Parts: sequence; structure tokens; C-alpha cells
Amino acid sequence: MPDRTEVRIAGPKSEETRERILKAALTLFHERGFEAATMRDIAEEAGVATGAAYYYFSSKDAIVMDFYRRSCTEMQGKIEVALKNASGLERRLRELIRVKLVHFAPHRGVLRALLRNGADPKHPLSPFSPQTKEIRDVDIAWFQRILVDCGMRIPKDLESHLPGVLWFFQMGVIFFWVLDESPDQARSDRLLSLAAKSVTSLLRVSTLPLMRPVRRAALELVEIVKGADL
Amino acid sequence: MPDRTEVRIAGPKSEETRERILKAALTLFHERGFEAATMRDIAEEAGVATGAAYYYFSSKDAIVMDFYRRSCTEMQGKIEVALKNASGLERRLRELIRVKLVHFAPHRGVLRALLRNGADPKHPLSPFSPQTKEIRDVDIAWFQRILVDCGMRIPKDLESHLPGVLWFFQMGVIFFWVLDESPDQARSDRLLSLAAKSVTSLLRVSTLPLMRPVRRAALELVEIVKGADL
DNA sequence: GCCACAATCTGAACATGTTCAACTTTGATC
DNA sequence: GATCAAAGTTGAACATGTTCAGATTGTGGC
Repeated sequence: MPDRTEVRIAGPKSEETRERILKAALTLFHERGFEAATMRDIAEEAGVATGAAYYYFSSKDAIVMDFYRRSCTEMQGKIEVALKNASGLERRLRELIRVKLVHFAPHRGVLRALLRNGADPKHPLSPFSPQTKEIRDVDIAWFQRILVDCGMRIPKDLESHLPGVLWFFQMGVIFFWVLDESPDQARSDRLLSLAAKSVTSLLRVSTLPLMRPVRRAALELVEIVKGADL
Repeated sequence: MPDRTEVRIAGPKSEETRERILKAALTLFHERGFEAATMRDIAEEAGVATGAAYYYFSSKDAIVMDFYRRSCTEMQGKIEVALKNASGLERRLRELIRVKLVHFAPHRGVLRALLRNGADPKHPLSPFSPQTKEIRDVDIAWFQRILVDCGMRIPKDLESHLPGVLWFFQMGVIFFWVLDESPDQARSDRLLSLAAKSVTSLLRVSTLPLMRPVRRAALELVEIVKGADL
């Protein structure tokens, strides 16, 4: 899968045009949806020729990628605040993920475009691709942090993988949310609460000696999956 | 998402043309991959004009859909045989899924196309869409059957959902397999074995009274997810 | 001010999935 | 066999993501 998500680094004045194109794109994505907003529309809305859009963004997907990157940067502060106001692993897990849902709420359509290639790590636009590794790592670090902070006893063998696994579950929730058509995505809210609770319970239980074989199986599973593409 | 996966029902002689187009498509998909094989190529290979291809298949995806349907029909016999030669839940689970992997092995590229829209049930081509419900139901029935046959005690509350859940896990395995680039998809084999074993162990353990709360959480999860789109 | 070079921008052209109006073949009916 | 509607077939045209050869603009050096 060829990479067309690169983004031109700004020369002196161009930054403003670039911004205009991005803004036009997001506006149109929001108004008509990702597919219905054509590159011609976007360029016109931004007051440039079609080619100019491609001068700044190497593809339509690259626009989404840029949006994704920005969103993640913007969310850092919100996450910090949300975690400050929540305590306990379960609540913090829930709030950490909720920040993302709330942040992306006005742009579910764009996110759908981001996730439309599922988990295929060969597609540059995919939360699992090399191109999004940086974002992914930043995000995984938050899970690491709430795990460490909560002071819960974590089995040594799980420790290194756990943040990544939690991030993976988060992706599941987000994926569900993006497709969720229930009013106000209420169903996703229920899913998120239940997921946070279940994960916390599982973690608590996982330290029991009885659980050793379950942990081993889970670990092997994680290793198979991780070794393949991530 | 508009449905373009319908397929013209055969008039008298047309069946042969239709077959030729399908065969040409599968050949080219196999030789060059799904994206690289254009509808023009396919039509030419079949010795008809581009439009003719669209007379028989309402879209490129419809070809994949047809392939998917046929494959499932063709597999029924193979599954029967495989289950006859295997006993015990774990082995039968493994063999049931392996039949599919083996059957689809020469067409991983086509399957990739089928799964490229991930789990979005709004996309007609998706193992979760209404358009594929019939296929799905047939498939789920096999899981039902090996569950009943194996004589294992299944908690009453899980009973009705379990076949669907197993099917869902199968989709996970297939999804992994489609993306698996390890030599001969050896990694997927390991995943499949581990998954079959884990599922069986979990099921055995699930009857313990201790597990009641875990089952409740799992059930609630299943209900949230199922209620949403399937 | 002017030149050369790079950055920016343009719009026509291309590839590919898809549509469609018109043409041809087929098969039933008389 | 003539007729005609339905089935089958054609290829040009369309929409949209993308490319590209060139036009335009901006900038540093003289």
C-alpha cells in the first residue's frame, strides 16, 4: 500500500493556504460526509485550483491524517484535565476514552474514513500503520500512566504488554462508537462503562495464582498478534 | 450505503456469459490483485464490453459477493467431512475454521476486498451486513451444531448467544489470517490453535458458580453489541 | 531594478468505477 | 417466416481521485 499521507512542510507564506484548504475540507466533510466532499469541492471552497490541494496534501487521505494528528495534539491537554478530575482505574479508563469520543464527536464522519480500512496495518491510514505509530505511542503512554498511578498490583508478565492491550480495547470501543447509530450514541456509553468495569475487574482477578494459565494463554495470544504487524 | 451487490438472475443462455465474466474476474484478481484488476480488464478477458460486466454484476463488489456466496455453498460439503473426521470441541472448532482458511487460501486477495470495510454493517460487502445475513446464519448454525454435539455442559444464559459469539471469534481469526504475511500464514495457524484451546477452556470454566458475575458482564456486552447492528 | 531559482499554483489530462442511450440478438406468437 | 418485446451487448460519457507540464509568484544576490 503506497504511502500518500505525507504532508508538505511549510515554506514561508504557504501556511495560510494550507490552513484554508484543511479548514475547507473539514467543513465539507462535516456538511456532506467524507465521500461526498470531492477534492474539487474542497479546492474551490478554499479558493484554489484542484492541484493546489495536492501540493499541500498528497492525497485525500492525507487530509484525514493531518486532522488525526492535530486532534491528538489538541487532546493532550483535555486528557490531562480529565485525569486530574478522576481517580481510580475504572473511572480514569472511562474518562480517558471519553475525552476522545467527545473530542471526535463533531467529526464522526471523518473518523469513519480513518477507520474504514479496518485494522489493515498496510494501509497508511489505520491506527495500526507505521505512519500512525507516533500517535499510537503517545496514546499508549497514557494507558501506561494510569496503570502505574493506580497502584494496583499488576502481574509482572503482563506489565509490558498491558498498555498496548488496553489501547487495543479502546480502539474497539471507538470503532463501535463510530458505527453506533443509537440516539446520541447512548449505546456506546453503556459499552464504555461496561468495558472499563470489566477490564478493571479482570485485572484485579488476574493476580490470583489460579489465573496463571489464563494469563499464559492471553500472553501468547498477544505475542502472536503483536509479532505479526504492529 | 447503497446496495450494489445484487446479481441478475439468469435468463436462458446468459448463464454462460456470466460465468465467463466471473471466471475472468477471479483469474485477474488472483493474478494482479483486486485493485489492479480493472473492470475493463475483466470485461476484455471475458471477451465482452465493459457494460456487459455491469449487466451481470451491478458493481465490482458484487463480483466479490458472488464469489463469497459460492464459496460458502462449496464449503458445506468440506465442512461436513472435516467434522466427521474430528472429535472433541477444541479439535472440531479448529477444523471448522481451518476448512475456511484452506478453501480461501488461493483467494486471500479477494477476501481482503471483502473485509476491507472492516465490520461496518452498513457496507453491503461486510460479513456483518444484512446482505450477507443468509451466509452468516448458515455458518453460525455449524457452531451451534458442534456445541450441541460435544455434549459439554453450557450455562443456560450463554446458550443462545454462544454460536454467534464463536462465529465472531472466527471472523477475528480470518481477519488476522487475511493480513498475515508470515510464511505460509504459519502465525495464523498458531493463533487458530491457541484460540480453539482458549475458547474450549473458557467454556469449561464458565460453568463454575464463581464465574457467574463474569458471565453476566460478558452477556451484557454481547447484548449491547448485538442490539446495535447485527 | 533585474535575474535566477525555488516555492506556489493552475487546469487539462489520466485511470477507473459506473451509467446509459442505443443497438443487436433471441425466442415466443401468429 | 414475420413481428415484436424482452434479453443481451456495446462503447461513449460521467464523476472523482490523482498527476503533471507548465505558468505565476516570491526571494535572495548583484
